[in-house]
Amino acid sequence: MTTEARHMRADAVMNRQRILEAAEAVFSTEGVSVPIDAVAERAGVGVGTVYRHFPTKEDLFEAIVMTRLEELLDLARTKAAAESPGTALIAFLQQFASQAAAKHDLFDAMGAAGVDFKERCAETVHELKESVGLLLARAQDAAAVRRDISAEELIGLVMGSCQAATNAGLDEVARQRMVAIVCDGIRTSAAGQS
Amino acid sequence: MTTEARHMRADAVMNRQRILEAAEAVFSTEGVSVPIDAVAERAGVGVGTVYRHFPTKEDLFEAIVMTRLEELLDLARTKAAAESPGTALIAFLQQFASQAAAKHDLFDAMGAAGVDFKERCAETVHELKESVGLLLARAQDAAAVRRDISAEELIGLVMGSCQAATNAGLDEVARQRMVAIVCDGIRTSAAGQS
DNA sequence: TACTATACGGAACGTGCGTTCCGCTTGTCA
DNA sequence: TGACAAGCGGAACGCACGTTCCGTATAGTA
Repeated sequence: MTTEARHMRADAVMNRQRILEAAEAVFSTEGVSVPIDAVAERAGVGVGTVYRHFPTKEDLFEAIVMTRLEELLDLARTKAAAESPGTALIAFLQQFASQAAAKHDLFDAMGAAGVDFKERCAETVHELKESVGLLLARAQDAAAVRRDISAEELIGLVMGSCQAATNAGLDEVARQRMVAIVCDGIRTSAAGQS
Repeated sequence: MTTEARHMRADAVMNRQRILEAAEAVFSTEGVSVPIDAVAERAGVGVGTVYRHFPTKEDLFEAIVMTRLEELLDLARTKAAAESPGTALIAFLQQFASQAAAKHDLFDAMGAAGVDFKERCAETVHELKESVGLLLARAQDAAAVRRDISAEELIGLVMGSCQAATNAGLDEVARQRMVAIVCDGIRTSAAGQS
């Protein structure tokens, strides 16, 4: 019902695809703040055409973010199925951080909206939280990770570290180190500042 | 040369003060994005008056951020002088986080500008980094903190955690826990990802 | 090939916000 | 107290950007 269109003209289908690709590229590097004109130009169409396919800038943005969220959801589920509790969570967080660092729109989406996403995203975000929650719970049950943290907090923490690294203009290695620090921090340890 | 004005009319001095107070309040809660009109209204003056005292929105913003930075600098130096290496850094980071959580403008300033602040701030930021670097080095020499992290990265990490907590709408307790996790993460430990 | 619903391009509009301008007010000083 | 420079308020300007509108182009169909 989204990509499949019963009576859609061939050029319209193609343009829609081009717009999605252009938006993906532009939002990745520039974030949400980029003007729609930039997307239209990159797609090689007029603004009117963009708005024909996506009535609102936010609709277009949501479409892009949805694919990101679904990728992350897949990733979380794959890790949960394939790896041991201790490493699954860490591995997921590291890949999550890589994704987030490469796609500025993810920052904007998760940062700006915070808890309450727009309706269409809300469900997927919820599923993502649940999947990460599962990874987390298993790691906690294996006594690999401290118990006083929630999936939501953990996601926020990794996003935050990532954003910090990006803002500071640090390179890939430094960014991974920051995430590693967070991962160390959530391990069960003798830490005691309640 | 800033606050002291040789030939400044009494009402002008008062208005300048009111503008600074209004800006402090408004930027704290709303961040940089708040319109100048809001500052003017809160100060009980017209926009023209704001621009008379601060030729640019950024000038006003810088004035506010400068006071924040100086407070932090004081804090860092106080901690360095008064506490043992191990606790000084942690104590500073926690208070730093509290400050940042309460003052949205700090996020905007450190987040948006990243490494390169505007000229007038640059020097103070540099001093702050140096002071934090000193706290950090002493903690590292005391073998309390891992060596593979810089002051700049550490500041970014705490800011990021903080921002994550704020975005997620978490309360004070949760925020402190996130910062505590980062503090645990920077401790010397058996952690071993490269 | 001719016809029409569908889709396109991009000029134009509305809004929000930073900044400027200028006529009026007021503190200051003789 | 009168004159004038310093200061004030807020309407108006310019610009950027989201969104709309409409005349034109074209894919699909008979």
